[in-house]
Amino acid sequence: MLVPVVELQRERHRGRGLRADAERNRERLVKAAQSVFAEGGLNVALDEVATRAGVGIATLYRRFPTREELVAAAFEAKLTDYAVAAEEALTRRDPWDSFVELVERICAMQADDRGFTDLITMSLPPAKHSAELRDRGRRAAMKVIGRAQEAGALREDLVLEDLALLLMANAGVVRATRDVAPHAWRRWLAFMLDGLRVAPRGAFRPGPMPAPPTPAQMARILNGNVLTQGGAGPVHE
Amino acid sequence: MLVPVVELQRERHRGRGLRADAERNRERLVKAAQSVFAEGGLNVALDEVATRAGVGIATLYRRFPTREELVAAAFEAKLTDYAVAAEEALTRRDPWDSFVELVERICAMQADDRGFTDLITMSLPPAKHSAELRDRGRRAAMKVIGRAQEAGALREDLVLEDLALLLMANAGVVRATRDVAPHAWRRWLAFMLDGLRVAPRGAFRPGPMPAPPTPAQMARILNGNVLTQGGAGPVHE
DNA sequence: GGGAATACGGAGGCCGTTCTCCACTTTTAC
DNA sequence: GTAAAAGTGGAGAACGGCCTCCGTATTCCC
Repeated sequence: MLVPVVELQRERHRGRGLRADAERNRERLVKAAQSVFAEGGLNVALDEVATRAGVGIATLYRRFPTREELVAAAFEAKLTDYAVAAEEALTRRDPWDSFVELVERICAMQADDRGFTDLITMSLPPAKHSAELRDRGRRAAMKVIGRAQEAGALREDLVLEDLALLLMANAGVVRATRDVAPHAWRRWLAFMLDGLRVAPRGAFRPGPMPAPPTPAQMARILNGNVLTQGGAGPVHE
Repeated sequence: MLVPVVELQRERHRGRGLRADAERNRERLVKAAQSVFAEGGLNVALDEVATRAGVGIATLYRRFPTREELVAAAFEAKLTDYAVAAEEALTRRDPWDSFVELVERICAMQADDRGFTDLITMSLPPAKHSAELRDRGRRAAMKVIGRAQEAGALREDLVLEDLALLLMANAGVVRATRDVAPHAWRRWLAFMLDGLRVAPRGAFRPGPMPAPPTPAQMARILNGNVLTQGGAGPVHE
């Protein structure tokens, strides 16, 4: 039985089965996308990405049929950084400092990457590594939170979803202030962290503490904020 | 000397010099814009506004040559609400409650009006009333802050610009969560307020307190975030 | 080197939005 | 009632971004 050439050519380069020139172009596209998204957010015209990569627009679409796939590829590296940041934070001695470092590093990542800022409120198509990376980051973040709470430094009622809320808030600050006052978010975050630190307070606030979104709600939030005009947007539909 | 008819017709209705039908259409447009912006944010297609007002698109452009002018007209009422909210907050007995009420009311306004959420990070063309209204709100808000600080309830280092930062943060939370968890912002705000309340803290935070944006910076921030894609856009740049 | 498979790029169609032009209608003042 | 002024709406031009088609070029394997 005749084996088609296509079979023989499988798994050629990097296990992706791409021709050498195709693989080269793919890498260029990802690099271009990283810088373009960082500068202009997730809703930039894809033309720009192709141009900066030095390839035709068709090549971009051939390799990444949807914007989501390109975004996913472009941010795989950042996603790793995220997981690493969470794990590194864990190595700090002081549990509260550990928490602060985690939060500050992610916020800083938002501050110098418009695309990453946008990404915070969106979910990506489940790529091979990305789900695993997210989980790594999630697990480490939960450990950081738990440790800070056990040490009596972080308020007991804080849950992982609150971290997402915090990042959405930071996204709002960063989006508005980045160009003019690129460190404004640090001040805001300082206030915020003071609110998360344990201390004799809370008795002062009237009314009961509102509940955090459930994990299911969070999932729907993320899925609902799909890539469009941005939304930002002010990403809007 | 012949006096042109146009002279005689000046100051006809409401001091705007519009023909009766034109004035009627103007009002319809403003009403339509209010609801359309509230539902879809500041970047909706203007077609939709004209359609909902029951007028042609040309009429919209004739009356409001730029999107900004329409936005300004549509939000004059909300701007009043804002000033009133600040003044009403002042009537509370407890200075801290007064501050909390102010902040919560503005955040709530953001939460149920996408357009208002977008507006927070933008400046409007200086319309007749709006500058005056903004000032009214500003003055009242400063009084609320000052009173709460004198009472020893609000942290001394908080300035008016921090309130803007807070609203930008809330915009971020609200934009992401509105559809799915419309009260998530309240939880976030509770944390935030705990950070603004005076208590034995701050000593715990490493490093100096970052400075707030200067008023001049704030002005540039607002002017820089012009109406575009969003803004969304996630509206951007 | 040669043929098959794979990849390339840009021209061009599509679509939604912005904004203008102009022939027609309504209002106004007298 | 009438003429001038003011206002109207919708067709369509212009624009920008999205995405595909297809003739040409490159790579791969033998």
